[in-house]
Amino acid sequence: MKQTVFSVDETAGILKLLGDKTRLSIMALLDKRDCCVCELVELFQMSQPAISQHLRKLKDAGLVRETRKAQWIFYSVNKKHELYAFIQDILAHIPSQEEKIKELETKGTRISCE
Amino acid sequence: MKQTVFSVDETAGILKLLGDKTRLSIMALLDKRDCCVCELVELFQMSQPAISQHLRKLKDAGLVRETRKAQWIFYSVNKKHELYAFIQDILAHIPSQEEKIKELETKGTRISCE
DNA sequence: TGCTTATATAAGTATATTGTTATATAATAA
DNA sequence: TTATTATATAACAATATACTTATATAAGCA
Repeated sequence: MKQTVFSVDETAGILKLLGDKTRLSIMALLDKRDCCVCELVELFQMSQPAISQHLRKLKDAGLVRETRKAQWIFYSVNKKHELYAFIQDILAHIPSQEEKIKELETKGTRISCE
Repeated sequence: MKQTVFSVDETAGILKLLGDKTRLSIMALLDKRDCCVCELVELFQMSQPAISQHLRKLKDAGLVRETRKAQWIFYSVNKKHELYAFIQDILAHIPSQEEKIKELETKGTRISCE
């Protein structure tokens, strides 16, 4: 594992962002599979604005990117982010989001957008 | 590196604690060298209550321990903490606090407590 | 003992965070 | 075009956070 060193401020900023269980779970999930907003709304049982606002913070920090596909906007982890390897190290310590992905497979994709 | 997995809640809690630049720096410093409160007050140029309150949060989470030595209370990283290895991984990504330790050596220990 | 030093804690304040509801925007479908 | 769906954003409210100042506690010292 490469141990690149970053500033305390930058690191604290990333940790603060990931120090919210919703955002931490979203990052872990997106790291496995791109998702659209409505999938996250369904999976996390939160309101659409609440999810959008969490995504906004992650996007503002450059941790995720968005891609519109027809009426949906898909979010993905930005693997080009300077701190991507660091974030990977952190995500390696929490349960993989396989269950949530299975939930998506079972219910069908874009579950709440039909 | 062992990649033990913890709950999202527990992990998010630790990240939130470390997601403050003062606490993150304190942890990095204590990881190298035990310090008393007045040393931290001097090094971080913050008020004594502000430092004490940060230490309280770290202590409540079990991340640090305190030991009284005469009139001073020394704080140290709790190496027995369940998430100690995880915290080490995080601290490995920020600059070591060698400079601050040098500052202590230069000025003498317990610099503001004389 | 009374004074000083080191630290903790309580109370108050300003700001940040995270949700809510209401509304705006953009794409698709009828 | 109008209606519907997916998403973003604005405005607001409740709560949390991180300081401040004032005070309490505990140890050492004269």
